[in-house]
Amino acid sequence: MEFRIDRSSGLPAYLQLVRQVREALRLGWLGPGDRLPTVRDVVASSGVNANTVLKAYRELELSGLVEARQGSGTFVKAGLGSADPEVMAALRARLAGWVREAREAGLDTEDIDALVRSVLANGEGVAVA
Amino acid sequence: MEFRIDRSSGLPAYLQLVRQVREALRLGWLGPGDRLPTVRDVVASSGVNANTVLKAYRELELSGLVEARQGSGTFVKAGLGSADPEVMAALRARLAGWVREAREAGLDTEDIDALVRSVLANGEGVAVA
Amino acid sequence: MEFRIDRSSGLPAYLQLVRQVREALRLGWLGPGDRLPTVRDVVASSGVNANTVLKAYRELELSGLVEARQGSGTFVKAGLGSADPEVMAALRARLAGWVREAREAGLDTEDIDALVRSVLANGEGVAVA
Amino acid sequence: MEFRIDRSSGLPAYLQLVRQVREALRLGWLGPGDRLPTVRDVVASSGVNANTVLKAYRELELSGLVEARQGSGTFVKAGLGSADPEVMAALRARLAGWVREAREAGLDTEDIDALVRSVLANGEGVAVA
DNA sequence: GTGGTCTAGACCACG
DNA sequence: GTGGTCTAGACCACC
Repeated sequence: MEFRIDRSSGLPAYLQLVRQVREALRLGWLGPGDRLPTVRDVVASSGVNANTVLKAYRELELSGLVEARQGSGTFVKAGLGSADPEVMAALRARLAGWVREAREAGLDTEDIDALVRSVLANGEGVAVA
Repeated sequence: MEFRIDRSSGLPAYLQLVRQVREALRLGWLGPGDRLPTVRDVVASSGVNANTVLKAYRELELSGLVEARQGSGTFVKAGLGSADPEVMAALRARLAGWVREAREAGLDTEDIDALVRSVLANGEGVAVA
Repeated sequence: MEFRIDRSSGLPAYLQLVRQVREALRLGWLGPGDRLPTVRDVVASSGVNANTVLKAYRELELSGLVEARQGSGTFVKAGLGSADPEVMAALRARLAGWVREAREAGLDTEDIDALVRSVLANGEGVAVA
Repeated sequence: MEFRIDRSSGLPAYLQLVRQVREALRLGWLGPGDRLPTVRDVVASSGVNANTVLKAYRELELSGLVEARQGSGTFVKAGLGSADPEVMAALRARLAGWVREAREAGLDTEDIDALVRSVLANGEGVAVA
C-alpha cells in the first residue's frame, strides 16, 4: 500500500492517511492480518512528518481498525469490506464503463466528480461538503 | 442555491463553500450572470461567520469565476461549462441506476465513494486525497 | 525584507503587503527559494494584525508566487523576472539622475509622480487609478 | 477632462476621482477658473454612482482646490502646478525617452513602476505603499 | 513556533 | 443594505 498526500487539497495530511487506509479496507485491498507500511516507510514515500503518520495510525487504532504490535508493526484487525469481491469487480467494471462514456461526452474529472457527488447526495440538487 | 456545511468533514468551511459553487457551475445550476446568495443570506442559512463567506467569495473572485459588485451582490462571471444538459441528464440517470444496484448489493455510501474514487484514480490501485 | 504600511494612503494594508512583495520580485530583491518574513515578524515590525498578513500571503499563494510550508515558513516559488541586474542598475542610475533634475526644477514628489503616471499612461493625457 | 475608474485597483472610487483631479492640476491640464465636468457627466462616462462623485467633489472643495457654484458647476479655485510649462515639457520628454529605453530592455509597465517607486522612495531599498 | 481556520464585532465604501 | 477591511483573540495542524 502506497500513500499519496495532496498538499493543496486543504484536508489535513493525517486525515488523508486515515481515509486512504479506510478506503483500502472498503475495497478489500487490505484485510485482517495485513501489515500497514511502517511509519518510516510512509515518511520516506510520502514526505510527511513522522508525527503526522503516528497520529493517523493512532486514530485508526482508536477506531478499532488496526492494532500496533510493539516491534513488529501495525496490523489490520477488522475489515470494512461489505461485499463479495466478485460483486465488487462487476460493479467496478460497469462503473468504469460509465466513466469512459462520460469522458467521451467531454466531461473532465471535476465534472464527473461533481455529478457523482450530486447523485450520491440523493437527487436533492445540493452538492455536499 | 443553498449551502450545506459539514462541520465534521475536516475540510475548512470556506473551502466547502468554494467547492459547492464550483460544483454548481460544473453541473450547470449556476451560469454567467446569475447572482450568488448574499453574504448575509449564507450566514443566515448555514450558520457560518460572515467573514468565512467573504473569504470563500473572495477566493472565487480571485480565480475569475465570480465578480463582486459593491452594493448589488456577487455575480457569476464565467461558467465552468461542462456538457450539453441532455447528455448530462442521460449520464446522470445511468449513474443513478448504477448507484441503486450498488446499494442493493449491500454497499453503503462510504463503499460506493471508495469505489468511485479508485476508478477515477484510474486503475492505479491507490485512492487519493 | 521589511514592510512599510502607510495607513493614510487609502489602500488596504493587505494590498500594500502584496504589492511590496511583488515589487521586490520585480526588482530582483526576492527570488525563487527565498523565505518571506514569518507572519509574526511582519506583525512585530509593521504593527498590522496577523490575519491581515495571512490574507496577503494567501493572496500571493493563490496567484502562484509563493508557497506556504506549514511549520517552516512561506517561500518564493516563482520569480517575476524582469531584466538583467546590470541593465536594471543602469536604468536605475539614469532615472535617479532625472529625478534629481526634476527636483532641482522645483517639482515635489507629487508632481513627479503625476508626471510619471501620465507618461506611463502613454500620452493619452489621462492619469489613471 | 475624462475620468477613468479601475474597479480592481483596491483604491476607493472616490479617491481615484480626487487623485485624477489633483494630477490634472499638477500637470497644468486644469487651472484656476476651469470648470470640472458635471456630476451627471461623470456618472455617464465612468459608471460610478452620483453620490460617489459628489463625495469626491466635496473632498476637493474641503481641501480648497475647487469651488461649487450653485446652478453653474464646480470650478477650479487654485492651481497645484509648481513649474513652468516649458520646463515640464522638457522633463516629460526626457522621461519619455527613459521609459522607451526601459521598454526596449524588456521591462514591462509593472517593472517600470516598481523601479520608479523604489527610486522615489529614496534609494533605501524599500518600496512603499 | 510555523502557518491556517474561525469567530465576533466595528467600521468603511458604494448604490 | 450590499460587499469589503481590519482587529483581537481562541484554537488547530504540522514541523
